[in-house]
Amino acid sequence: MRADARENRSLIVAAGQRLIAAHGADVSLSAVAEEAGVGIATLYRNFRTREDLISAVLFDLQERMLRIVDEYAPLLESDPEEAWTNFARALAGLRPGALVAAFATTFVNGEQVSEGIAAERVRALAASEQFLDAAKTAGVVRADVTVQQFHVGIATITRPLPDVAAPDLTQGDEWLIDVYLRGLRP
Amino acid sequence: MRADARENRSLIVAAGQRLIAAHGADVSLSAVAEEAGVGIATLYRNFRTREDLISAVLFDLQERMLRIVDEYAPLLESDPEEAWTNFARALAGLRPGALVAAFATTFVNGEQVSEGIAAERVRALAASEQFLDAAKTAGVVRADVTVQQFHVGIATITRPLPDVAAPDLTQGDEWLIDVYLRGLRP
Amino acid sequence: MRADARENRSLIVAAGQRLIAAHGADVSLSAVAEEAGVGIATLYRNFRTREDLISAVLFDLQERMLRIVDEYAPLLESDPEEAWTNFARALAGLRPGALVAAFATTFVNGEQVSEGIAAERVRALAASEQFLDAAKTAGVVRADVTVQQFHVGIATITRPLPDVAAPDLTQGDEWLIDVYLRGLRP
Amino acid sequence: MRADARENRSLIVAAGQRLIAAHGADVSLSAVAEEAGVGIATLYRNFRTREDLISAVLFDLQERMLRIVDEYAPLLESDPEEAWTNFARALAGLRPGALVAAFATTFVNGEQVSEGIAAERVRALAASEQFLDAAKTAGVVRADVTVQQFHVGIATITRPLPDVAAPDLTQGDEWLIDVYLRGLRP
DNA sequence: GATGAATGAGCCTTCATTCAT
DNA sequence: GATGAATGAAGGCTCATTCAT
Repeated sequence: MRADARENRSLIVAAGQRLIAAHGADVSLSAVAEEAGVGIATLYRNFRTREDLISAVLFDLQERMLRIVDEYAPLLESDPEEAWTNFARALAGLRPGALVAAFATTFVNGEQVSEGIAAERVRALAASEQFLDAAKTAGVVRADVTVQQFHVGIATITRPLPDVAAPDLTQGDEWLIDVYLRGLRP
Repeated sequence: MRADARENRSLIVAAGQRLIAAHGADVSLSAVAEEAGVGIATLYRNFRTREDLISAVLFDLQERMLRIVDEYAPLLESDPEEAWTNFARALAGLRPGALVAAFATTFVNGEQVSEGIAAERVRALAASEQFLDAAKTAGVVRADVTVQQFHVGIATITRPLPDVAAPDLTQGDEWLIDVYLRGLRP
Repeated sequence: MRADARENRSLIVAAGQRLIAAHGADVSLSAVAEEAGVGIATLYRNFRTREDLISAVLFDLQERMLRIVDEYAPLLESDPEEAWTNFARALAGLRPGALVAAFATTFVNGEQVSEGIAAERVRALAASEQFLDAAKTAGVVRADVTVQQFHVGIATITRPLPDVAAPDLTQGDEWLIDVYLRGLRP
Repeated sequence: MRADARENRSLIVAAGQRLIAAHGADVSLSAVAEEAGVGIATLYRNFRTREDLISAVLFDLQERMLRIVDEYAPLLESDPEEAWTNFARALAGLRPGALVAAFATTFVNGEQVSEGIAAERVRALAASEQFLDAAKTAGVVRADVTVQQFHVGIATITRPLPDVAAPDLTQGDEWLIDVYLRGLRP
């Protein structure tokens, strides 16, 4: 039953990712459980608190960031500009905005973030830095941009507006991302 | 008594604006009433539904946008670039992000938006357009940018992260606004 | 509407008294609300926490104790033994056991008890003392019994066993009370 | 494997005894399992229902009562008063109160108690009776006291107050027991 | 047999909304 | 008109009980 439990845990994290991305940090946990296809108590067994769940989802996001890093790193040598652009777009494609906001909401009081999360965060930022540096060297990003700024910017512009009524609000975010990347140029 | 009622209505709208801007779209209405210094029933007498309140707040925001238009319009002739930049920054200074999100959240099901709101919206967009056009003519904004895109962009980058702890997330938004404006250039 | 609110508050306290006496400190608050004939939220409006309710119930109990004191005090002069016995039986008749236990359960961590409660408690104990002293003088209670001991004893022997199945457990408590009073004699 | 099972069963009963005595009738069964050092499912395998467990714990208590009877019976001839007092105090020392309350709580609806329990109960009462009779003969207990009354009294005064804070409530129960025994005298 | 995971039911608590004064 | 009280519905969380390994 170890296998089943693992499976369920993953399902819950995935469901959490989807719903948090769609509806923000204060999704009803029962909704997450239902989306995951498990009972509410199973969710609570796996994540004793709401914070635990958010952390797990964030952890997962950071791992996917690292996988993107690995995917585009080989391109850095041959075509740094292309590598940078693809990397940034892929990052934005993860739509980290909702999640980062959720995370910020949850850990309001400056409480210590779990070791694992913090370490992973450092790794993700460090890994991103090689792309940023290459982009600066290639002259497609201003020298004074920091990794933190870059990431916060990505998060900000990928934060989803909840299912919108006004149709002209739901433009593709690609437009905004490209504006953002262009704005980062020297 | 008419005067009192007017007064109360204004107080409530102002309180709503403050709280939504500060804490996001899902403020408790009792909190708004308390912030306004009136009873909850008074709030409901003035705004039968939550939607009504949000709409009123949005309407008020749009009026303030128009006032900004009026303020910087005179500069358009003499120094279009300066006019454009100041206008855009002032717009961003209204931090419309939170409110737009609240609005979007509230009118999820494609419900018809009130006539008044819609009309005001059209006026605000039209008024903005003269700045955008001037900016395009002056060569500081790409030709293919629409007013809608511009406004949605402003809203997106001024949406506040809910009560944040992580210090590196709370950088000044000015940075992002400048990146945005730069990104809009040809 | 002030009157209605008062009324409701009383109803809730009375219901709490009955249910706590019958089922112990961990009655479901919804059950109390239902017994009182009000909605659950009304209960919460009147008593923000479970502790608040328990305190109110206890406070009420102590007031009834004081009324018993007033009732039998006149007899102290003429017939101290009779006064003492009647007083003790009346006290036991309030069945304070369940409530005292509930109170103890609730304020487990040595948390400060509300001023009002504490003061009332002191008054109730002090008022009882005149009976105890008279009884000692009349030679029907041993000299070394303290008011606290006496009250804890009363509470202990009037703690109800929850609705019992075994019929021989539900003897009248009068027997036990009389044994208790006899045991207190020199 | 039979031995293991036996062992587990005993561990669970012992754990139940401890926890019920300490925290009252409504211990969580998982807590009992943990205290016993077994999985929750093992507890349920051994005791299909909560009632079964309570019954087993009660049965065990009754056996210990019988052992106390055996221990002090020899003294009955030589010194009946001493035998009675020691017996009664030892009985109280088992703190049957919590368990009896638990038992009463559990079998609320007049459900039939298991044969074994009932039979054991009869034996325990009968065995006690010789002490009671001797005490009556020796003139240290009133003639009209029944075994049932005596036992219920013991249970009542040994019922623990749930985790108490108020220091003046946690006096030694010895005081109350002595009062009780004195009250039983003619 | 033993174990830990899964589940739903139930109570706690808050909030939007309505009602009576 | 203004006010605060009343209400039910909804989500949070725990626990007894069952199930799959």
